[in-house]
Amino acid sequence: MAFLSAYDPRRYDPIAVTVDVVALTIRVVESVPTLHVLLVRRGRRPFVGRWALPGGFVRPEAGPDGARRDEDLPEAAVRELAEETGLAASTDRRAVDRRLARVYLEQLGTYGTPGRDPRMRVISVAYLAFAPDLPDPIAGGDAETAAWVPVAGVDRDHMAFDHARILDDALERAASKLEYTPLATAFVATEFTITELREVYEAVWGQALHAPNFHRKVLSAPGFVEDTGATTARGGARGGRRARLYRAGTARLLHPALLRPGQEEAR
Amino acid sequence: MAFLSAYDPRRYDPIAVTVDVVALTIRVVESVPTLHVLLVRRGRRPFVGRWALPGGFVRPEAGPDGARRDEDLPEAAVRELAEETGLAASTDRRAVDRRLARVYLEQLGTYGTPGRDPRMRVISVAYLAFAPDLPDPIAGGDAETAAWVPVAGVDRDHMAFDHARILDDALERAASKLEYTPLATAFVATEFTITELREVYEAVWGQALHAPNFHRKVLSAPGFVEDTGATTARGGARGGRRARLYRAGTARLLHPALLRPGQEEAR
DNA sequence: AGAATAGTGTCTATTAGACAATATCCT
DNA sequence: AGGATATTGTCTAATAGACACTATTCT
Repeated sequence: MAFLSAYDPRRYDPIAVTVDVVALTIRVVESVPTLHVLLVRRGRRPFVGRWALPGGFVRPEAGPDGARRDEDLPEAAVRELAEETGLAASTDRRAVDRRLARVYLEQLGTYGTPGRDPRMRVISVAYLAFAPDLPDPIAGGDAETAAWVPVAGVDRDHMAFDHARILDDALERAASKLEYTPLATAFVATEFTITELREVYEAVWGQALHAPNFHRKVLSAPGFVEDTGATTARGGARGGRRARLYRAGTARLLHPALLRPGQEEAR
Repeated sequence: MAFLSAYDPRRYDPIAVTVDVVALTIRVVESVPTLHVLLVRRGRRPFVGRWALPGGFVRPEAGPDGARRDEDLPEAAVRELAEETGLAASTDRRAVDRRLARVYLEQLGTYGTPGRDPRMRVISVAYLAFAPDLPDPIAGGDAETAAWVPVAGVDRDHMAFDHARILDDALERAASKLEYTPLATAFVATEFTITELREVYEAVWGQALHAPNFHRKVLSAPGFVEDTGATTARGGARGGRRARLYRAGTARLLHPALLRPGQEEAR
């Protein structure tokens, strides 16, 4: 940090720091499990009426003792997610924590190209979140609407700021994460079937997978899933065997990995 | 960005934004190719005398017309690298570009935990750089020293700020990048031998590799390397065949990947 | 019964890793 | 000549992908 002392940011126009969240979940649409992203429709300028990622400024906060207590970045991301989903009133920390406890959060990247916000210099730290099926969001107090939107139906050409690019980066990261980590389990309930897990992969990768081979690969990766001993209460609605129930294992990485098919000729 | 309009950062203490760079290169120490990182010894408080990553504030800059012209983040990273390495005077853009043209740069992550800088709230965007053998750095104008330091010899317990953690994250990212991308070529000259490439892998992964199999794997990954048709002028100093020379191919990803050995029992 | 879903067997092509052997080039 | 380095051959185990088949449960 060569100039940490020589440079005083207070003498310049400040750089604003925001946190944006790409929250992904799987919802069933017409019997098809489909990848959705949480978006808000902006109620203010700029980009009024456009879809945007939920997010907002990182700000100093007053702690219980009234002293300044800055937010950590992941903390700010969870707060934005909680506020926009309406999962809890922002004052009710306990409820927020309970409902969002199972949400997986990781940093995606930071976007700071000058001009990405027409008003001022803004640096956005983007986070990627994987969530099990959450309720429909309740519109925040800022007169926007919020909704889970199927990613295939997102009109990227009309998104606010550079959020279309952030979304694309997030989708690629998510697809890649499923290859090397057991994070697909973050999209399903605590107990799940191998078929449900496969539907997560199919929704995120956007392609059908060979069910028998998928089954075997999941079971052969140590620590991916643990057998609960139980099965589903019923078979499929139109018949079919009951499925065994699993819970997430303890592995952080998959060995061997579950690679996307048809990635041969990578440019 | 829910509160983009409701919140005016000018009313609060500003958040400072810095860029830090983890620049890695391979240098031969006692005949052993060894991974080095560029570090600066701090000449100012806080952390006087401690090793730190090169970096500095992202700042508004006056363009040729005198108007404000903000730096993009990667641009700031290259500037810091150029200033600290003494590869070019900071004002001479052309010279910077020429010497650093072959440096690969990617964003590593953003570190913003409150308290990581004792003076004020600082958000640091860290970049990872892979460089071919660069000259010894020339101490910057800020009375620090700068040097390429073997990563194995870095005293992590006495680094400034949270730079030890950033360095660890960078090393893990670098090791992982070599598995899935052809970026090892960023560490060597434009023409190189398979052995030199293997030495990059061995230095970054910290373990010896099986030379014959490595050779075949590199050649079997489409687009990793291109044969130049030429060979080295001489064999090894103590005898040995001349090696064929290759240049970097056009692939962005390696298929199949070159995986680190002995990663089986990942926690 | 018949359809639907879950799960297992098996075969082939590809890849990973080990070891052996060959090809060149230095002193 | 003899050691050193680069490159190719060959064999075995593991993995990926395809297809066939069995097991179970629904209407």
